[in-house]
Amino acid sequence: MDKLTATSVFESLASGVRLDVFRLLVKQGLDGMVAGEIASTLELPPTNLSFHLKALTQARLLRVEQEGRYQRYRANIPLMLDLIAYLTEECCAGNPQQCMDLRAESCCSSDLLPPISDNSTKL
Amino acid sequence: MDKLTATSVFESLASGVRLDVFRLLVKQGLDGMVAGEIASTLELPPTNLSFHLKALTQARLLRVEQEGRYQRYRANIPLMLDLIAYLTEECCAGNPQQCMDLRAESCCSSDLLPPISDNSTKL
DNA sequence: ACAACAATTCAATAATTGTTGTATAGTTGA
DNA sequence: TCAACTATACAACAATTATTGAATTGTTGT
Repeated sequence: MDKLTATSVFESLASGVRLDVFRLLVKQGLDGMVAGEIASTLELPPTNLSFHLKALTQARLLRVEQEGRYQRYRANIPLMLDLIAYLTEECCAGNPQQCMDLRAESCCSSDLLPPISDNSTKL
Repeated sequence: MDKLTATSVFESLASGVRLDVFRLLVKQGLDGMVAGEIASTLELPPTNLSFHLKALTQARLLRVEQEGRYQRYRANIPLMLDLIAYLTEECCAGNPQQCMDLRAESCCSSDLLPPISDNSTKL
């Protein structure tokens, strides 16, 4: 994960519309959705959705596949996982106890992140 | 985690300068850094850094504390963890096998995320 | 080939964001 | 109190981003 990739992804998610689109597609998983379904679900003008789909796709957060006259979009979940890893790299000054204390303050991450191994500097 | 909070955080991290600042402070953990240290480490004009520190602080990604004539900044790691949870909510259409397959594609997340429990819909 | 449909591109406009230098507010130590 | 220092606020300008309607490209089914 290089910096340019990371900022592109964050830029993509910095818009309420694009965040809605991405989260909707994360929920759909491998099924994905075609553009028209997304537009009607989120009640967006097709033109505007297209603008945001393009931004998300250029940032590689979405993958697109043609299906006849439809375009099916899917969330690029592995990229999202890489981004999370990039964000937490070398955290907490190499002090695992800090990581544990900080995780305890988070309202909902306890079931999402793994136990901290003693030799790890990661969250 | 509401949508406005999430987009503010992503907006904050959408700039290369702010991403550098935040990752630097994640590394420092609870120690944090004062503004001048950050500016000299990243070789930024103080004025410009101040602009970005303000944006990060308003998004609550940074906490600031006065120390005499210095301002000490620290990363708000619990907020970051909440954001990660928000992003992966209800993912993969409730199908844990999809989650596992997708995790296998990520280059570096295997040591960062927990085993998937059978009844979980989360990554 | 043709009419209907799905989606995107284009052009115009509105609104927001980033960077820099200068000026200002607050703190420290002699 | 005064000079030095830390950091931010302000103003001006450059650059980018978001939204909309109209036009365009490509696909389907008859």
